[in-house]
Amino acid sequence: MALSIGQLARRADVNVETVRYYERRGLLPEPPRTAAGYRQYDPDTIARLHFIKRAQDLGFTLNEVEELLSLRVDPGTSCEEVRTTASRKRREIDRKIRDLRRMKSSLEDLIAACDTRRSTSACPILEALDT
Amino acid sequence: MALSIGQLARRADVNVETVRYYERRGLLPEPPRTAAGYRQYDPDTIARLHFIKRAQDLGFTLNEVEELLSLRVDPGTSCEEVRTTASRKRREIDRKIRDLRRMKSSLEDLIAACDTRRSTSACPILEALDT
DNA sequence: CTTGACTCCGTACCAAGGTACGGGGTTTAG
DNA sequence: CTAAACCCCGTACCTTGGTACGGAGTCAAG
Repeated sequence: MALSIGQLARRADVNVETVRYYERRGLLPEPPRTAAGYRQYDPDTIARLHFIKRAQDLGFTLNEVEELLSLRVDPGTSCEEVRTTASRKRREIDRKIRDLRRMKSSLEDLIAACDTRRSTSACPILEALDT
Repeated sequence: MALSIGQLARRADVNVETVRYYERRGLLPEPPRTAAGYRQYDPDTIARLHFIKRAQDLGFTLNEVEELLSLRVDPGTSCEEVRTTASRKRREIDRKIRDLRRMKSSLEDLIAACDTRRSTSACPILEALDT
């Protein structure tokens, strides 16, 4: 069952205008239309929108999201190209994970200090991402 | 040895105007000045700028960065308040880590598929963050 | 067969996060 | 002592990622 743009937007929790904007940006493929010109979306598009929103939350720009979404092994993209981009992104992600883990551990120290009413250094979390 | 705004900016790899902007936003404390009114920065400020840039890269807004930087156990903030904010941030970070791990694993599958010249599903990474 | 909710499209506007400009004073190397 | 390189400040401008507006067509319920 196909979705109208309004139904899609509600179910993906984004604005209708955002859907149109993503289409213009090339993040969403142009969907088929009804005779009257209304967009008809496959329900999979909900997941695509969730992915975009989540990736943004993880610090990727829309250009990067586009790059991630276009990564696949298919005729039309050289394997080398896919490998290169995917590996680069993987390293970037590794670094994000490492830094988030450090921040998390700082926050845990802070929570612990709080529980025992110990005072901590001037700005404990700052050291998390140092160097 | 104190740094001028230009030296600080160069060493933290940001624009001079960005430093002034962060000061206006309250992300950097107002530094002491020379007799002529020139800002004099403690070298620690470099780390603070690195932290800000990195946290942005991890998907935090400047408002969130400000919140993170102000987290500490000291007289002036109630322990309960610090605990609450720190815990909330920790959960948020956990979720980010989880999703990044999924994306990473998708990318690894993709790289492996590429190596063996197998074709993968239409958009393999999309499934990474699915529900 | 009309009224309200939806959709179309183009264009204008908005918020966040900077970045540039420009007229002035300062510092420092030659 | 002067030219290059900094710094001051206020204000204007820019990019990214949306959001809103508004006139026109569509569709479903009553």
